Amino acid sequence: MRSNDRSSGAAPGAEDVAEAAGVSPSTVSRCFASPHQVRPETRARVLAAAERLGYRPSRIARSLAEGRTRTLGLIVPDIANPFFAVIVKAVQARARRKDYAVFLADTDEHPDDEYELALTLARQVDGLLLVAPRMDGARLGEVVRQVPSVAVNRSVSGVPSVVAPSEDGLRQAVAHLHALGHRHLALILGARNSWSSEQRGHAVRYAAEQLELKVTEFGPHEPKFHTGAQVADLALAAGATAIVAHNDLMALGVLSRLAERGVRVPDDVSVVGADDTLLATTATPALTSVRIPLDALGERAVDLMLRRLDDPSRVPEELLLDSELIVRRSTGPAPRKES
Amino acid sequence: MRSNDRSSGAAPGAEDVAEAAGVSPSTVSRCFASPHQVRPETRARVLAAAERLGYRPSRIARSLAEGRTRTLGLIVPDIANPFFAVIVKAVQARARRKDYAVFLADTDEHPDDEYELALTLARQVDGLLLVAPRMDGARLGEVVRQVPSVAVNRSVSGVPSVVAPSEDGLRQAVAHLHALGHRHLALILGARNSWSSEQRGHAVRYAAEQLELKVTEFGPHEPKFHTGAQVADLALAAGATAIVAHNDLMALGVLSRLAERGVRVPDDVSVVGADDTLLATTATPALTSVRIPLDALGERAVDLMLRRLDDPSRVPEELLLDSELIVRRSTGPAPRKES
DNA sequence: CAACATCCTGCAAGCGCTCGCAGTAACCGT
DNA sequence: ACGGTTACTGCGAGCGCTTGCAGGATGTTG
Repeated sequence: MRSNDRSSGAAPGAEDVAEAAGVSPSTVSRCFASPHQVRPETRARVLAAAERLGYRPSRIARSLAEGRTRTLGLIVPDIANPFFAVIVKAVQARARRKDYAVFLADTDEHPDDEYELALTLARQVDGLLLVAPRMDGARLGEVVRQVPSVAVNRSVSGVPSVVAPSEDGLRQAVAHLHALGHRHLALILGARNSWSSEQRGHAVRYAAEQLELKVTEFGPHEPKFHTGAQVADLALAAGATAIVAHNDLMALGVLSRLAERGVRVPDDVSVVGADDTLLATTATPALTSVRIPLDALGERAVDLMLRRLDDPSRVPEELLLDSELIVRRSTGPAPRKES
Repeated sequence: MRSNDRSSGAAPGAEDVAEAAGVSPSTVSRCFASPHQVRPETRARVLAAAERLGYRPSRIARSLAEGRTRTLGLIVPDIANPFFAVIVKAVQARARRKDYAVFLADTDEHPDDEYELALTLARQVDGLLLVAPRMDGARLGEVVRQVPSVAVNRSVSGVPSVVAPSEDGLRQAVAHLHALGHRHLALILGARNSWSSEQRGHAVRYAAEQLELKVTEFGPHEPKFHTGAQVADLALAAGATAIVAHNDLMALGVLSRLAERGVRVPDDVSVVGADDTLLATTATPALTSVRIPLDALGERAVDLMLRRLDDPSRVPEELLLDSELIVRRSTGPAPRKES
């Protein structure tokens, strides 16, 4: 059955190439693994044969033998969320460039699945990229102990991570609104246990305090479109002239509700989003938003991981990326006092 | 160095479990692979030991031995595109439920990378899911010959595929506009070589013809936000009262430009998108759009693949999913003739 | 109670590649 | 011309699991 029947449909093995090139399988292997160890002419012969047969070394077998998979695991709460999608894309691109494949796992925001997936993937990848992990510290610790990991957008002591604190951007946003004459802003918080929501809340509160701006808080809320819409009315009732949302999606909810009520943006109310996703740029009016360097987040995470892999002794570092405010059409001068 | 030092950090192997449970490695293996072949009490003992040691079988080794990887390759043009993101999510979820992992590859819309990636992945997955493949027929054929494949959203003869022709939905859209009194609509086409763009063009043209609607076409265009915006002016100038865009993103571009010019939607002009992505639901005004069952696309693709895998003799089938119009706020009665 | 079917379990041979070790040939210096 | 290098290449032992085959223990039947 199986053997050197070249013509068959079965994928050729190193052995077939070896035979075709008149060398041993080891040499074929070396031609791919460490080309410099093989005499140029031999190598040429082997490569030619490989090419002719359409040979591609089996990564599976190689992984088993080498003890490393050249694969990264990527665990994400929700790929359909543009925020994460961009990170995934960046990770994927970077990894590929470094000749790493990526296993993608979407947890659908379930911390349990997250944990389970992490453990499952642990054995079959060289490293795990945990994007905005929801699982608790204990479990996270356990995962980290089993497999080299890098956390993205969540800072955990002892775990290398790359984080964009969006603090700068939010400060800029508050300053921007202040400069436009706004004196009372509404802040819409994100999910209850979200690390980033807390960070953002702090940042806005602090910045507002510095400028003696009044801020009314709403939430925590699931960061959904409809919750944004819902809060819009409350914010208006509270008398805020500017609304800063936890993320773009919520900001769009606000925009939508305001339009429905005939409230003009930015004439009557200004709205600021966060993350600067596709949603922000395609909104009407285009959304002023705090840009997080999402692609950089992904890339740096991969880099960090790779560096870590070939020098495990390296101390866990935490990379901070900074954010910036992107001003678009949804923010403008505060309306004149009516009274 | 390496051996049965249980306490060490190294992941435990089947051998360790075997020893702990007082059986042979084969038995341990069987406990996971074919549980019924092992006496219940023995199995319990083994599973307990495995649990205690935190043993997880190595998928790599298993793959090598079994000759199958329990992994699906998923090749996508652009994960950051919400359209594809949803498909990816569905595929991922479905695959996981069936105990398959998924390798994700983003080609960034490059047909060459697509081909290369497909060939590379071919060796390390059981099957390949090609989402909206851009590569030409010849190469596609070659890929298909090397590895079981399923095409998503592109119909290719001889290749099993699952496609949502969006024909129904577009017909509904045209009928909807017609019923609202529109008699002249603008059609914005997608990318030049896009299979789906052609399909959609045909569908709209045909439906319009049936209803004796005048249609002015624009494009083909890269399906981007700004091209949508650009075309908005042209469509207006042409006298269309309704605009059907190739996808939601372009429709949003239209919306944006119209708002900028003070043209009211839907009072002055109606706009219809396609794909019914997140963008459509979060737009202001919410976008009437043709819904494609994206998640079903992904799920069915996986199902098709798996069925194919355990019965390779099965003839390539093409699954057609149907689409429907989702009416939202961006479409309304045609404005009265001004003349 | 012998003869045989039935269940479990262990043995050992791979799966396709990597890599340490050893053998061979070509090359150098003196 | 000979010992010592150096540069390649082949050998063979795994990597951790699966699985056909065979042996031992039990159970069944006449």
